[in-house]
Amino acid sequence: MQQELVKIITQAAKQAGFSVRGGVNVDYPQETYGDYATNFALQAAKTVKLSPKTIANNLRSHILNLRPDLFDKVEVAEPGFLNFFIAKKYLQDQVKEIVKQKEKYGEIKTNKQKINIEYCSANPTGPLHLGHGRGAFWGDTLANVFDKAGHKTTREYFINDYGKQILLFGESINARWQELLGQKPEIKEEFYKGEYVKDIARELMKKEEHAKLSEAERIKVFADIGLKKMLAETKALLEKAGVKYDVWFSERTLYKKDLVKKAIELLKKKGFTYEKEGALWFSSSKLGDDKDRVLKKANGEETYFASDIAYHLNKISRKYDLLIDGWGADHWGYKMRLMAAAKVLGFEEKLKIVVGQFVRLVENGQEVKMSKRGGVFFTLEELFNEVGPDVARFFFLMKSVDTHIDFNLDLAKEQSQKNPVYYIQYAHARISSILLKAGKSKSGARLNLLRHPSELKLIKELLKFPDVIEDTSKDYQVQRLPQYAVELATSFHKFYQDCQVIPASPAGRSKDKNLSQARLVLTLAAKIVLKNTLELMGVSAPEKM
RNA sequence: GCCCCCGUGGCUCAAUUGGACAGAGCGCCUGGCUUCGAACCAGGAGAUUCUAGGUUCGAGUCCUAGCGGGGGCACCA
Repeated sequence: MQQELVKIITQAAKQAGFSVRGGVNVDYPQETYGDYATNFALQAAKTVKLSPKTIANNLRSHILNLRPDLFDKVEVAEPGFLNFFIAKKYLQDQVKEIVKQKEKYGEIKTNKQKINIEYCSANPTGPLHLGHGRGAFWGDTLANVFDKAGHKTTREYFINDYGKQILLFGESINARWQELLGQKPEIKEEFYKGEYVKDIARELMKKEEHAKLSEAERIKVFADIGLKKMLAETKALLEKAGVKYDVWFSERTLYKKDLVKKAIELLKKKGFTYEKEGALWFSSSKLGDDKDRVLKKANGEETYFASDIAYHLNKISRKYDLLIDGWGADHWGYKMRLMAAAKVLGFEEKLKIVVGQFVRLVENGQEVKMSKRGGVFFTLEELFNEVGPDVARFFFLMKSVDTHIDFNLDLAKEQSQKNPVYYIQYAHARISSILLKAGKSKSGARLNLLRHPSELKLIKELLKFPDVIEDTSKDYQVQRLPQYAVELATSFHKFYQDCQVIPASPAGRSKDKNLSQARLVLTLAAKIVLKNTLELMGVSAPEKM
């Protein structure tokens, strides 16, 4: 609806001779002002030498000329807003349209893009924690929105299965394994120390052949086994939470195909590298980064940064129009250097990096430091065990990735029963129950009987859904979805309270029957949109609860 | 020290990207089931949007300075 209004206003502005710079803005004002509003006249007044009200009045007559059918009225308000009241007839007709489109409702016509979105991508050396959950839910939901917006989306997970930390992981397991054999190995400061490391070691005790290997070989074998196990657990957990992936991309393949070397060569050719103290450096400071970065260490190994450049070049070679990276808070400082590389290699415009903020775990008013190596942390799996995936997903999705979250576990447990997700699911279950009771509805309902304020409010809410998709696919602010879901549920609950859907007495008059039929169609439309919204968020839509 | 992010009722978060009276949930107070699901609805109390300046028709949002919290400043990933 917003988009349609934008088009109409744009056209009217052209007819009236106003230039449309920076686009037309349509928003939802307070109810008393109207259903939609535009500040176009206020904006235009900056360049045109006319008062905002004059512009608004002029625009208004052109709009009414273009679409007399669409509005009950269009008002000019101080200091120059233009407020739109949508015609009842139009609203009533839209209900039929929603029911017709069913699960396809909300799909919008956009310039179809091929999008790659990478999210979560936790190191495979430990279990997922809350921050990973936040990233995973955000990415998965955003990918759902992209699909709905008509884009071709690839969901990707980058597996850091190469480099020093893998060996460190193997050493950590090996040390625990030796402990179990009664030896007293050195537990180094930098080792991974969580219980899960001991669990892996314990499992390895079952096979005796490991004792025959040399220590170096054993560490490699253990690292591989540990890695596979952690990865399998990660996959299982994400699947349980409904987080989907199309591609699991292994860092090792970049080395196998020599892509890291090639990436470095490319940077050399562009003239943005130099050698210093035996290492190869990238002049990222010339491109906005704080300092230059090492691509190849003095010992001949490539850095993670180098392989990450190779990874992004690989994505570009797969012909995406847009690459989105969803990163954890600890990657803030890393953003500039990758953008610097993107500038040199010509994909700056295509790369969007979104860095989420920290999730702090708070217990008894004290922060609990989460660290894989320290071994103290609360895992995503534990959260699922406490509150279930639906509540967990909703809880994180509600919040903008820009805000720090103080996660209080006791409060989360206590409040999970009061979580707004149940409010929405309850609306869906209520609807399901009504539709079940009403039985099969007949076609040809007289939707022009829908006139009650609560009915019209509900319809208007339903019409916002495509706007939610449109906006979110552009600005990635997924918290809009849970917010919308709550508003929609509220509108339905209110409608339910005010408007009896199924007549109280079975022998009602035909007038009541017609109204009931119309309300049933509206109820069905509400169910469709509510379910659509829940599906985008990856939250279940129960028929009963 | 330098760079980045955040600061909104008691608590957890929104605010359509510069719009109209700052909105929800939780908690607190009051009312509503002999009719379709009360996990609901209606009403109430509770805000100097960290502080001080500035920009303009208009600021929670932009600029400057300060205060508070977090993160980053590796030849780790």
